[in-house]
Amino acid sequence: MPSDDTCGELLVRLSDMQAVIKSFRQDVPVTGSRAGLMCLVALRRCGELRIGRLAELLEVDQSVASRHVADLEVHGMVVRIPNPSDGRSWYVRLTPDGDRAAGDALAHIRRRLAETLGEWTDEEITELSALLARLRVSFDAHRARVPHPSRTAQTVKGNR
Amino acid sequence: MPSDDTCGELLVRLSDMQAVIKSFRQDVPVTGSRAGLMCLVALRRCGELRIGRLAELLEVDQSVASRHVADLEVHGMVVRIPNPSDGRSWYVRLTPDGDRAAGDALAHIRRRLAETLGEWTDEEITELSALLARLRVSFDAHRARVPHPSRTAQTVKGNR
DNA sequence: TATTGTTATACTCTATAACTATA
DNA sequence: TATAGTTATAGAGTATAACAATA
Repeated sequence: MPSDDTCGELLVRLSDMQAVIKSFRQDVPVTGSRAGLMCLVALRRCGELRIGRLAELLEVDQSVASRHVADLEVHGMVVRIPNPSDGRSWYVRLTPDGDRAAGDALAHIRRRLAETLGEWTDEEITELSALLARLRVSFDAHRARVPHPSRTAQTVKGNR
Repeated sequence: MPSDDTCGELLVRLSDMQAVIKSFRQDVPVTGSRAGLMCLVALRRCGELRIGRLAELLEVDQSVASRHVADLEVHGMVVRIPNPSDGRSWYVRLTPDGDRAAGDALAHIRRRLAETLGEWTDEEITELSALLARLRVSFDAHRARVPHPSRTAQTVKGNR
């Protein structure tokens, strides 16, 4: 297990990233809602997704994802495809309009990121990406072992 | 300037971090408001701060920071110290209670982070921290050159 | 009974704009 | 005139709980 000091230092850096990411997000010109745009970006990255899975990826409640998807559907950004093997669930898929909106937003951030990283080499950026990817893997693995309280409230019912 | 592909990959990883950080944040047990706690954490890290500087660090509007500080003051977590060299501004400082609340929250996240990073060496974590610190520096430097639109609307007045 | 998704409601966080007071 | 901060208001985003439909 790594030392407290080492983890404390990373914690400081992650809290910095919170502000950095927030700034990048708010820099994106948006037509609909920002939260909806985040859904589109997730769909572009992962392909068609169920509502529940989309909510997991975005770390929001299912009801929130449901609302955003409903809104995006009204605006022609996504379509719902019935799941042939489970009548309760749907697959959400980008329309060409939705794909374009997500692509534009990503291109915009990527451009600003490239400007920000003007002094970096590709190798350095790739190394940072690799470490962040590994952090994500460790995070998922740890949560699979010790699930987040808010997500397990239902499962714990059997305890009484 | 780094390549589009390299930056695109980092963008994906940063969007993952958004979810990871959100999960860590929401895992913290909170007595007051979460946003208030973020103010306390910033104050613990930076020492006493003016409202405006606090707002910058948190990437929120000054009015937002003002509200949170007012709330924290009511709950005895911070005190305002008049700025002897400028009657318009105040310094915000943690009380012992506020310091304890911030310390507890940080310790809680640090503990979970240490669990998450159980397989990492201290060297690997330190390397990630260093790259993130450098990203933060590049971000600040770039913004100093090309300020964020929402923060410059006032300054641009002279253009007409 | 458990799970997937929806809806209604209320709460948190936020930005905007108008304001006060100091510089 | 410009800046630091406050307040009122409205909007975005969210979780919670109750619900319907399917497994």
